[in-house]
Amino acid sequence: MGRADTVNRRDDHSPLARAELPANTVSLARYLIGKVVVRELPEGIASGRIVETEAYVVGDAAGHGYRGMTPRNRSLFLERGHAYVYLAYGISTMLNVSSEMQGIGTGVLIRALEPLEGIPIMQLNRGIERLRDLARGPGRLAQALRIDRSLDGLDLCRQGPLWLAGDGHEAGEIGQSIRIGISKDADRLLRFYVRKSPFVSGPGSLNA
DNA sequence: GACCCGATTTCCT
DNA sequence: GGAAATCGGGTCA
Repeated sequence: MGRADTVNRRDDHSPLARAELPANTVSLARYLIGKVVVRELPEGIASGRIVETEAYVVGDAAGHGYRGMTPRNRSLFLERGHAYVYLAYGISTMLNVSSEMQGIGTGVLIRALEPLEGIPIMQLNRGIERLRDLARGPGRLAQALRIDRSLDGLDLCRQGPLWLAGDGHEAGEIGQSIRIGISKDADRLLRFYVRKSPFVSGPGSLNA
């Protein structure tokens, strides 16, 4: 297989149109697999293909929007396609995409990326070289793309500091499993991942 | 205003 | 494989 540090020749960074995003959280989590997260930094563009997501749905006790809107989670209640960024464990920043319609506190957690462009930038941000570890895991992903709370609430369907794009690349076979690291509503199969991808965090064959 | 705990990562045994 | 690190938001007094 080819080295993954080859330059991505596609330069189409057109944002996904909001109208093409499924208006349903689980469908959106599935839909985002294979799409591209694009980050614009002073040093240039850094991007990666989404290989793992988790859905946090309506009535989901594990979801941050479960108990209603608060100052922290208000972005989850935006119309689908907006960023919800928060800090977990005081250490790890998480990137989510709001789903459903305005007023519904649901979203999709982006858990892992396959690095595409700006790999040297990501290596510097992470302080490591190894490609596979650059964005394997939600906290690592955010660190690699230098995502912080200042991006909370951003419209990801518009070009800016951070947005979602598609390059027409087909995602590989998609697996489904329970979500990682949660205790409430833990039995639901709301995690999606590319089966053969080495860039997926956690068990890549944890299906049911 | 104190206390609890989490959608994780990293290092140590 | 296991536990510590770390901090802001939510809950309750």
